[in-house]
Amino acid sequence: MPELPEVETMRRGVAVIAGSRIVRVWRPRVRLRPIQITPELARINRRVAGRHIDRVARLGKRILLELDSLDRVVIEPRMTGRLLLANPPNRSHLRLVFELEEGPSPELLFWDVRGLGVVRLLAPEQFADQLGADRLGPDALEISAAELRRRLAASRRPVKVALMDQRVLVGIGNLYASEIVHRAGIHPASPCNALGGTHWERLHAEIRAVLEEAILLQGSTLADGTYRNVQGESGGFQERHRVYQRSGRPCGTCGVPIVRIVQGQRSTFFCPSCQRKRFQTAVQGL
DNA sequence: CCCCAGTCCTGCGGGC
DNA sequence: TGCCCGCAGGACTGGG
Repeated sequence: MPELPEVETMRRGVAVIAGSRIVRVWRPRVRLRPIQITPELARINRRVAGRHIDRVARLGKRILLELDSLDRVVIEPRMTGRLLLANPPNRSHLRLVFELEEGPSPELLFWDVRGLGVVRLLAPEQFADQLGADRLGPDALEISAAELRRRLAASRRPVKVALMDQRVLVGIGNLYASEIVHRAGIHPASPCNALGGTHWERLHAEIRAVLEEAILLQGSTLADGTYRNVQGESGGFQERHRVYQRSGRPCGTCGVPIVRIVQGQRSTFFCPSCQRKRFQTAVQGL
């Protein structure tokens, strides 16, 4: 489930195509339902053919191909989407091919098992409307502790749920949200407005620490194995997971079995010992 | 503002 | 061996 570390790893892997020119974009014929592409492919081709990719950027969990026309190709991997330069695991889940020239790779491939991924071509004003600062929060690696606190301090929402809200900050999903609140020693169900200054400092520090460590290890490859870097290699951060998908296994800090709960129809994993005390303190007001 | 259920989708693993 | 079911969850939508 690509979150910030996985998408950043992909971005770094495909960054070598900056400077390349797009020849055309086409969709391989597969039996599966086609992924969502807007506008329609013919229209996309009219606008991107012959354009140079100035830069490969990342916005939260999305990859941006910034074109010399100022249009942007926005690639959202969502659950199982992957970018590759060659050698997709199979053809049946190959969703989109960017044919390139003048660069090190003749192709950029979008491969996606479940097909929930989305690719959009956005003009600058569309980009501002759909993905601008009014809609999306600052990047999880760039937000300050003060800004994080300002955005959430008055909220009654559970802190783990709030961290996943891309309007608050971008890049954190279900996996890293659990890992972050565990390392911060905060119960995932703590309402944001019950957290004090030290909690926000701790949370902010762990957001950075967890995401940066995960980037260093090229993200998390889960048991389903769908996430891989551009070279097809697994990430390494799954070996550092302290709570995610570790129900019943002992907490690395205290040995108490990790518990799974459901918040916002998503699994949350936490240590009822390490994260409970803070919660009790928190709900009482500090 | 916030919450919840439902939607998209495929592969996998458990139960029988 | 096969079939059904639940689960995985990012982003979005509609209704309360």
